[in-house]
This record gives sequence, structure tokens and C-alpha cells, in this order.
Amino acid sequence: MAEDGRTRRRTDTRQRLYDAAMELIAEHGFSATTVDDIALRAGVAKGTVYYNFSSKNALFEELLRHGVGLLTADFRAAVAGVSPPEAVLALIRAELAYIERHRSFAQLLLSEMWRTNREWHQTLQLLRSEAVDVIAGALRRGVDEGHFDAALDVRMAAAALFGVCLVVAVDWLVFEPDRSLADVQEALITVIRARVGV
Amino acid sequence: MAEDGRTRRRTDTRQRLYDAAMELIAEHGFSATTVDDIALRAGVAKGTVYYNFSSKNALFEELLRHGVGLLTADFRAAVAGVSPPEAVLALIRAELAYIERHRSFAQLLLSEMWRTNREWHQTLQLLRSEAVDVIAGALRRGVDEGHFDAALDVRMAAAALFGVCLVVAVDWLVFEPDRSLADVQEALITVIRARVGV
Amino acid sequence: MAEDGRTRRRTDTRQRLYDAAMELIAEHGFSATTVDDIALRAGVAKGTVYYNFSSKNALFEELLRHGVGLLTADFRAAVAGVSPPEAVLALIRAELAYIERHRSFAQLLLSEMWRTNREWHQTLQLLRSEAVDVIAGALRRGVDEGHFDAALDVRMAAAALFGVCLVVAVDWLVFEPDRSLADVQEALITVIRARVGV
Amino acid sequence: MAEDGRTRRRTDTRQRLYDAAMELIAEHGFSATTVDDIALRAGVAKGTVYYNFSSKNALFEELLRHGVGLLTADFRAAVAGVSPPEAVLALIRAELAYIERHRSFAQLLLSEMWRTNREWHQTLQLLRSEAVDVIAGALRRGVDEGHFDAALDVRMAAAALFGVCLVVAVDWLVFEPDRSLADVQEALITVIRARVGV
DNA sequence: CATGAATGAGATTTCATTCAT
DNA sequence: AATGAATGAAATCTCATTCAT
Repeated sequence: MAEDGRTRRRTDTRQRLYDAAMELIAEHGFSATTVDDIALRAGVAKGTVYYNFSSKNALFEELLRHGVGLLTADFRAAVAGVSPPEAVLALIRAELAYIERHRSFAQLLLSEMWRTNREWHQTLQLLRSEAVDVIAGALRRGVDEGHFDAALDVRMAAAALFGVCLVVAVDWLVFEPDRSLADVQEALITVIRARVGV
Repeated sequence: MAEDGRTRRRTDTRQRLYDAAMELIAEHGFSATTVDDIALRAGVAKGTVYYNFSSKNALFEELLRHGVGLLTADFRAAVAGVSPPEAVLALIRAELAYIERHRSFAQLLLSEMWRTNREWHQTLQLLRSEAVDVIAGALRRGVDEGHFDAALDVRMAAAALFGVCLVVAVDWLVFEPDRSLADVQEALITVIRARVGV
Repeated sequence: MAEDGRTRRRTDTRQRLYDAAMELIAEHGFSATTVDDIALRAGVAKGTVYYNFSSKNALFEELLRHGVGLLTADFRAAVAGVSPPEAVLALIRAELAYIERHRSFAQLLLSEMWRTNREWHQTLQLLRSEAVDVIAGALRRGVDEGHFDAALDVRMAAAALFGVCLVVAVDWLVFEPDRSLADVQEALITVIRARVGV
Repeated sequence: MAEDGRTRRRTDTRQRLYDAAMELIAEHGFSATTVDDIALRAGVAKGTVYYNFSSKNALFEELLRHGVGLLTADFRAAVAGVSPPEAVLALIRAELAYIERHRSFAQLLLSEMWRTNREWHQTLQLLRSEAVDVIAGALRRGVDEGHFDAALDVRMAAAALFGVCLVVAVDWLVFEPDRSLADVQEALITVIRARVGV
């Protein structure tokens, strides 16, 4: 049917724009990436960007939603059906694996996550909450079931765990790209273990 | 040294521009901050920015140099004349205190530190090295003197320590500004202690 | 004449596009009205506009032709078989009634009628002549038959009569929509009576 | 003093932009006039337009304010110190003289005055009120002093008088530019006289 | 007969930088 | 030492038109 052809075409275009924007914005930052660049890399005309997204800002917001959505999904998969101590380890591994797979996006997150007063700040906070809440859920279950110290500040710990993994992993990608992921995982887990008593 | 009126005036103007640029760039990022914004917040005319700095880029580079210079000085003061284990604790306290005092600059560092492909990237790496080297020096001394595990990867540990303090402290400033600095220090030190065996 | 389903459908679509374009152009002007807007309000796809009209300009020209054609037909009906003095009154009533029924089109005419340097200017002048000529015909007949002053400048009087009714009626629609049409008719006829001595 | 030089320079530039925009917009309408055109005719760079006016819309609003302001001033001068019947005649003469002097602006007003839903609609209504109020003031005084029929709807009459002069004068300028202003004045005054009983 | 995704020329707007005062 | 008007290159965004389905 005609509809399918059109729909598919549009979906393809949007995906190509997503991918192009993701790479470019991650590398150069949001403001330094132009819509011309995005269109060029996606292989479409500039007008097509605006046919598919209402503005450069809107494109970026959808990008954030998309990227953080994937991370949150990975987190949910990591905690499914395992004990809290194992869940914490799985979450660390999931975050590091995600960062390795989407290093550009990780850099982007590290740059934008703690910045206030940007148009998309609220969106980002909301998305962050969804991801961090999965971590917090695992920690809370661990406290409730007696695996972790009852005095643990679950929300703070979840936020810290998320942030620490992000900063250490990106530092590793930027300054020691030769080191193996396993190494970094090992180091991180050793540190975290002390904190939550895994 | 005696400063005459003119020099003091110029120094004042430069400081006002530093402060204005710092806050704005921390909030909105470098590209999204305009020279007009900076001049407006500093309470001077736009031309004055160019009278004092050769370009927007140069202003930002000097800003980084200035800010990281202060941090490095604090680090040097923290490690002076104390034993390595005490030095590590003092460094953590120094970094957190610095971040609390210059929160805008801390946000700015967190946003820019791990971003490549920017004009000032090299400058920033150089500055970062100077600060991180102070931490590395303390750790190395600790290893040499037998306080810390000989297997400790000093450079990586120093980088991680620096980054972890930064991300946890900024997260705290942004999302839990009511919590006391002492709390955060406590939490951080507990974690770190396990790692380096302080 | 029998219209089959297809023809009726096409006629419907064209009429819907006419109506949509009319309202929008009356409100925002020709340039400020986009083909997207027109399609949206008509409830059809953008391509349909181009299937039915060769261009935005052509749509507008046909619109003018259509609207002024209706008005001219009303004028002709008004003057048919009545004496010149009655014809003038009937023309005023006809113009006001038309404006009340097609208020968007009236606004549009008032905006475009006296604007030069537009592509459709010539078309509009032609159409205007047809309508104004009906008025002029009634006036000339009145002069020839001795009802009106022989010194009456028929062409100018016809143009003025047409314009005055238009501006007063649109002013009434825009600024005093609650006032009754009869009121406005009464006021206008009183004024005109003095001029042409009806 | 330096200030004066700068201020004068800026004032000059703004005036040049005013003049350029006025001519162009009057000729081609608002939407069809580009900021490039305006800058070119004013002999400045495009950026200068935006240094002096916050947007194309804002420039247009100030233009309307300026043009209608002049008309209102002419109206005030016309009614100063004369009896109401003379004031009405003087107002008609003033409006016609203004339209002859600023014919482009008059066309512009005729096009925009009865158009709703434009960004500057409110501004224009406000400005129109100021001008029409001067007419209404003269009429009211005439009613109060017994010169005009007590039943006269002052507001409606003022609006109609304003509109009729505008449409008739512009019609004259566009379709019979050879006819003298005195002629048109004569014709209009004859008509109006019947209405208000001057 | 109708659709709507895609286009690209051209519009508006922004902003780092220069320069005369 | 400071100013702020002016600039123009480059950014974002718009929209009439085309075309494959």
C-alpha cells in the first residue's frame, strides 16, 4: 500500500537525521553543530530537517529522549530477576557497556547533564530521573532485603553511582582509550563494593 | 607592590568580566554565551571586552587558566607538609571546598573537561595535568613510603579521584543544594578510603 | 446537468479551498498566508492544492474572479427592471448584503483593491470594472432619464459609491459587529441620497 | 563630546532606515519587502537594521506609529481654535492633503487598517483611535454647541468620515491621478455636508 | 483524484569582531 | 581605558513547488 512506502521513507529519513545529529552534536556540542552539517551528513536537504523536526532544539530534545531511553532500557534489563547485590554489579556493567557503545552520546550527557538554564534542561532532568530511578530501585530493594546498610541514602547513592560511572568511563575513553573495559569495570566495582558493601 | 588607579581599574574590569563569563558559560555553555551577555552582566560596554581580551576564545582560555590555577594552588597548599594519607583527605576537602566556593567554574569544568574537538581542548588538558599531578604526587609519595598498595595505578587513581569529586560535588550542588558539604565529604571519604586504603 | 460523483467531489474540494483561502487571506493577507495553512483549513493535503490550482497566485486570481463574479451577478440582479433611483438604493442594499454574507472576501477586497505592484493587480482592475460598470450603468441611465443631475461625473460617482459602501461596511463588521445591517444601510442611504439626489 | 557624535550617527541611521522601509513597504507591502531591500536602500549593512530595531515586525510597528503620529498631529492642528463646522472641513482637507503628501503610506493604511489577526493589529487599532478621536472630538463639540443634529452617532460618524476620505482619496490617486485634489475635496465636502448638516 | 515527503532558494535573525570617537 | 554603532558572514527557519506513490 502507498501508505507503507511513505511511512517507511519518512522513518528512514528521521533515523538518518537522528544518527547524523547524534554523532555531530556529541563531537562538537549542540551549539557548534549546524543544521547544514546535520543535513549534509544525513544526505538530505536542509528543508528536510525542518520537515521532520520543528526546530534544532526539538531535534536535540528527541535525541536526548532517544539516547537516554536506550540506556534506561538497558538498566531495566540489567536488574530484571537478579538479587540486589548482583543488580548493582549488572547496572555498572550495563552503564559502562552503553558508554562504550555510544561514546559520543556519553560525552554529550556528561557535558549537558549538570548544566542548568538550557532550553532542554527540564527534559534532561526528567530523563535522568527515569534512569537513576532504576538504580535507586535496586538499592532500595537491597536495603529492604537486608543486603545493604539500612543507613544508605538511596537517592544520593543512586545519583552518585550513575555519575561516577559516567565520569570515570568517559575519562577512560578520552585519556586512556587503550585500556580495556574490563579493567575499568574491575576498578569501579572494587570502589563501589566498599560503599554499598556488595 | 603599589598599584596605581589605572591598573586597579583595569584589574577590576578584568575580574568583573571573568566573573560574568564564568557564570554565563557555566549556565549556558561557551557557544550559547554571547559577548553581549558577558558585557551586560559585567556592566561594561561590549568594546571593553575586546579592549581587555583579544577574542572570546582568549577570554575563555584565560578564564580556564585562572580558575584551574587557583585550584592547583589550593591543592599545593593542601599537600604541603603532611603525610600522604592526610594529604589525600586534605585534597578531597580542598577540591570540595573549591567547588563550593566557585560552583559556576566547577560546572563549567565538568561540562568542558571531557569534550574534545574544541579550540581550547589542549589548554585545558595541560591545566588539568597540573592539578591532577599534585594529586598523583601525593599518591606516589604514599606508595613510595609504603602507605598505599604498591600496585596502585597512580595516574589513573589521581584522575579518577579528581573526576569523582567533581561529578559528585556538582551533582550535589545542582540537585541537593540543601545538603551540607560535610555530608558529602563524609560520604566521599568513606568511598575513597576503601580504594586507596587511607 | 448531471454531475457524477467525481466531478462533485472535485467541485467540493475546490470550494473548500476557496473558502479556506478566502478566510485566511482576509485575516492575514496574501503573502502571510501559506499554502500549508490553506490545505490545513480546507482539510486536504498540500498536494491537493496544486492538483486543483496551478499555483498559489492562480488560486488567488480564481478566488478574486469567483468572488467578484458573484458580486457582479448580485449587482445585475439588483438593477434589473427598476427605475434608476430605485436601482441605486438596490445596489447599496445588494453590496451591503453581499459584504455581510461574504465578510472575509470583503475584507480581502478592501485590502487588495487599491494596492498596485502585485501580480494580480490587472486581473483585479478588470473585475472591479465589471462590477463598477453596473453601478455606472444605473447612474448613466438615471442621468439620461433626467433623474440625476446632468453634471454628475458618472464614473467617479460609481467608483466612490462602490468604495464608500465597502469601507463603511467593513468598518462596521470589524469595529461594531453588533450593530444591525439595517442601521448601516439607513445611514449610508441618507448620505448617498444627498449626493445623487435620489 | 563623543556622545553627541555617536547619538547623531545613530539617529541618522534610524531615520534612513525609516525612510527606506516606509517607501518600500508602502510600495510592495510588508511581507513582500525584505530586510535586505531595506538595508540596501538605506545604504547600511543588514546587521544594522537589527542593531537598530529588534525585528522586522518592530520596525514596521514603529513605522506605523510614526506615520499615524504625523497624521494625528495634522488633525490636531486642523481643529485648533476653529468652530466645529469649520473643524470638520479642515479635517477633511487635512486628511486629503496628508494622503496626497504620503500616498504610499495611505495605501498602506488602507490595506492594513481593517485586517485582523496581524501581529501589529492592536498597535494599529490604538493609533487609529487616536486619530479618529480628534475627529470625534470636533463632532461632539459640534453637537454640544448645537451645530450638528443631537441624534448624530459621533463615534460612528467619525470612523466613517475617516474611512470615506481614505478610500475616496486613494481611489483617486490610483485611478484618476490627473484629477486635482480640489475636485476631490469639493466632491467629498458636498457629500459630507448633507450628513452632518455643516 | 489525491497525497505528503522532500526540496532548495531565499527569508529572518544572530553575533564575534572592528573602529572611530 | 573605554565605548557602542556598525558590520557581514553564517546561522536558523520558511515555504511555494515538485514528484513518486
